Amino acid sequence: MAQKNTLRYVILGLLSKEPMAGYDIKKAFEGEIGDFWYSNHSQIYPELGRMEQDGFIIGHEEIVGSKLTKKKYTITPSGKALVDEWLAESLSSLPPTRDEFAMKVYFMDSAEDPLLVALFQEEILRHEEKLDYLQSRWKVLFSEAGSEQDHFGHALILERAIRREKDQLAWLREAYKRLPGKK
Amino acid sequence: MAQKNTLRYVILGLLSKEPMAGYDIKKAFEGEIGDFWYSNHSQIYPELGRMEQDGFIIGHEEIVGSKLTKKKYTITPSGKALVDEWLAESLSSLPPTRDEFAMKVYFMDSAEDPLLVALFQEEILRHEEKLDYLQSRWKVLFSEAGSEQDHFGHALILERAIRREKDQLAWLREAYKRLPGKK
DNA sequence: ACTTAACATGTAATTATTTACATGTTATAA
DNA sequence: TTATAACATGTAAATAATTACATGTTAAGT
Repeated sequence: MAQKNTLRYVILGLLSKEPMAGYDIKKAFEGEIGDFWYSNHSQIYPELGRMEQDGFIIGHEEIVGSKLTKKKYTITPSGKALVDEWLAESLSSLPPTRDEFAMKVYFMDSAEDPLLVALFQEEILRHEEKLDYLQSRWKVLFSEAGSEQDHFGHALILERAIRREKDQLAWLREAYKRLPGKK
Repeated sequence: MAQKNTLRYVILGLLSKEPMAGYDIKKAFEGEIGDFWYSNHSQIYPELGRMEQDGFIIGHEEIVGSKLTKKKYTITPSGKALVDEWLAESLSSLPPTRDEFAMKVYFMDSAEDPLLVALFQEEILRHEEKLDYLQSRWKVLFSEAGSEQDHFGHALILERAIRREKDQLAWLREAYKRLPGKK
């Protein structure tokens, strides 16, 4: 069975909103949608090349400044059709969870293990930082009233990510208090 | 920089509890700890081979029945040292999130898109099924009183997984009700 | 007796992802 | 003016993960 290649659909989804260059897509993965999808530029550029070969997008070089070229890609009708197909078809099966924190807890079966306390502290810090970041993103994007309606989908998934971090933190703090090894 | 290879530590963690064969590890990934880590047998067997080469484990063939051989691996002191090192060192940086559901929502920016309702219904069903499964696991493992103390770490992470699904479902249902496209 | 599922172990091929290599431009701040 | 960060695009090499190929045993049900 052929592979999923969700990256292809994600890039096409972005290009269905507006033409973008590889670098713009990279930037989107580092900011805007970085909490939901990510790829390195070394995966993006070749994928753009393949999609142009396949006729889903067309690239046109633009000159920025005096020499620097920026290759913007525009989605074609067949590309648009492909995104729509993807959006309509059911979700692919969940990728297996790989949770290093959970595995460490699992192996520290002794409950009195002092490492367990440190592990929880680290995980809590991690989620606190992520939550802070996501909440600052919300402020930047949707602080003005009404801006949520303009970007309904974006607001929805950011809300979900924030909620996820909050819930996760709540559990971590609660479980942390119950640790017997806690000083 | 060298790669992470967390699979190695996970396998060593399992072998630090008791000797196991590749097949037993595969079964653990399909049941017991499948909600926290997974690898295909085609990744497990070669990794076991490499770890034996590196002196972290030692394999010994056992004969099951009359002909069938089962190669059980025992952890060596250097293997034990490696797991302990991993348990003590801080968590590796979070792998990037790749959330197909979120991306689809993001691209369905229109809020009235009828596909959005179907998407949420599918995602809700998915999480309901997972929650059911996890709760049945809890019953099987920890229904008898006191059994939680024997497997502290296991109980803790299973609790976390259940909590995660519950919270996620709560948000999904809440957001679903707010969808304008909902009939 | 026969079929099927589960036990058991491997390798090969492909795809996905990360890290490193490689090169050049442009804006900004010291 | 000069260093530095950000812009911009690629390729190569390595690792990680999935899917497919390949083979044989044993228990349990029909």
